[in-house]
Amino acid sequence: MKLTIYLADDHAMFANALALTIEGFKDVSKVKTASNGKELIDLVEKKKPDVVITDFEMPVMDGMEVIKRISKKYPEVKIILLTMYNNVQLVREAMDHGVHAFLTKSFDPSELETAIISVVEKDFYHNDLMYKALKYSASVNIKTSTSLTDREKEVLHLICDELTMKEIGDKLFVSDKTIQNHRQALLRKLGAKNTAGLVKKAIEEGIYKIS
Amino acid sequence: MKLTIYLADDHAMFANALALTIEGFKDVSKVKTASNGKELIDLVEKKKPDVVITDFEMPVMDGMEVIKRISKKYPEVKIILLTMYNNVQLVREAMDHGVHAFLTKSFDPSELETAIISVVEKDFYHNDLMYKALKYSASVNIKTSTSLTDREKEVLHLICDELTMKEIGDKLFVSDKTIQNHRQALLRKLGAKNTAGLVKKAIEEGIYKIS
DNA sequence: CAAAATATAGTTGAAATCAACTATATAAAA
DNA sequence: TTTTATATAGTTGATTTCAACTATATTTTG
Repeated sequence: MKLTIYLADDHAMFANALALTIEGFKDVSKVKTASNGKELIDLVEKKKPDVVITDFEMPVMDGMEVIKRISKKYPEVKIILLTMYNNVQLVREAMDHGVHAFLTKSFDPSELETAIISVVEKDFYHNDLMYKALKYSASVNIKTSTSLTDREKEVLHLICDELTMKEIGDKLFVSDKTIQNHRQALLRKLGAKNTAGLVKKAIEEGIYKIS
Repeated sequence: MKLTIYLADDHAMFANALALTIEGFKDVSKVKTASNGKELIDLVEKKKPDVVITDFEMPVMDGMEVIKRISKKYPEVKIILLTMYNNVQLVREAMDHGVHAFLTKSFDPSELETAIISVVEKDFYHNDLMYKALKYSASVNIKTSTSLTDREKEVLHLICDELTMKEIGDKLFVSDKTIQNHRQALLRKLGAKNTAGLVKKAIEEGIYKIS
């Protein structure tokens, strides 16, 4: 059983290097790379692969959107999500949308091979992170997970850009009181204590990118 | 002329994948990998390579420290620094400490090959980023670049952990007024406007790591 | 349609940050 | 040994954030 695998990562070097690693796995026959979610979807539309491996933090279309679309349209295609950070809420949301495996970028190559074989044979690959996410879902209300509105994301972005509530209000042509409310909602939804927490979450969730 | 190359990156997958890519370059004969700066130094102590490629953000010993030590003890070894973010100040500091090339992780494989050949043949590889850093150095006082004290880094870390000045003071057994002063110094030295700016810079400079 | 979610705007008061200073003891560097 | 850098502590006042509310128009969803 030789597998076809497509992968997406905006860091060309990483995508390319990862492809080389995967090509070395004995059960793999073909690997194609894309630099964002949109390109990956385009590849899948042309010809279905056995497995797709996608980064979470990407421009144009992020990993979560990729999971949603592929699991809906091509439920037989296995999906492995890669991220920089091991964010439990994110894992939980990805699982709800049908991801088959979840790895942080600090994993080693053998774990990736194990994960690929596991998702193909058993339909899933459970590591510590996914186990934590399952436990988490039992204790915390799922509704509190990251479901920021477009406006909230916009405000969060401007907070990360070091603007004050007043400045953001001026920029968006609304009262600073309104922005205060959005900020409160962000603190609550993201489980942050202050601006430091908001910035960290924004980066973790891929809403804000540094430099 | 066949080259020996050592590389260091704390993400096992990336290090491994990068090694595979470099092994494919025609002028390269040998590649060894390390998972942090300390391991890389150990490798170099045993046998000098032609080129070392090191990530900036690493535990145990970061890229800047690697550059300082290698360029001092083994000036004939060429050094290529990789980072996630294109921070001009950082490039400038790395150049002052003797780095030969500087690439962000969004580069493509062919640029890496070009950079390797260039540092070996011409002792340097100049891309847009290094050019910007040179221009930057002409306009801005070098002294204002990142030279945080240990105490300031400690405070910055705790700010990123969402603690208030009062809480940090209690933790470090000093007055919150003292922490206020450290914070002011941080804002000034890092060119940040507020907490959001401090957190971003802390992540960029590798002082703070998310999750 | 009725209910829920979203975006808007406000009040009030406490807590925290921002900015610009002075000042002192100690440690490190010239 | 001066000088400089660092860590410490303080004052003062303005600005901003934090937290918990009420309220309302609009949009989305069941």
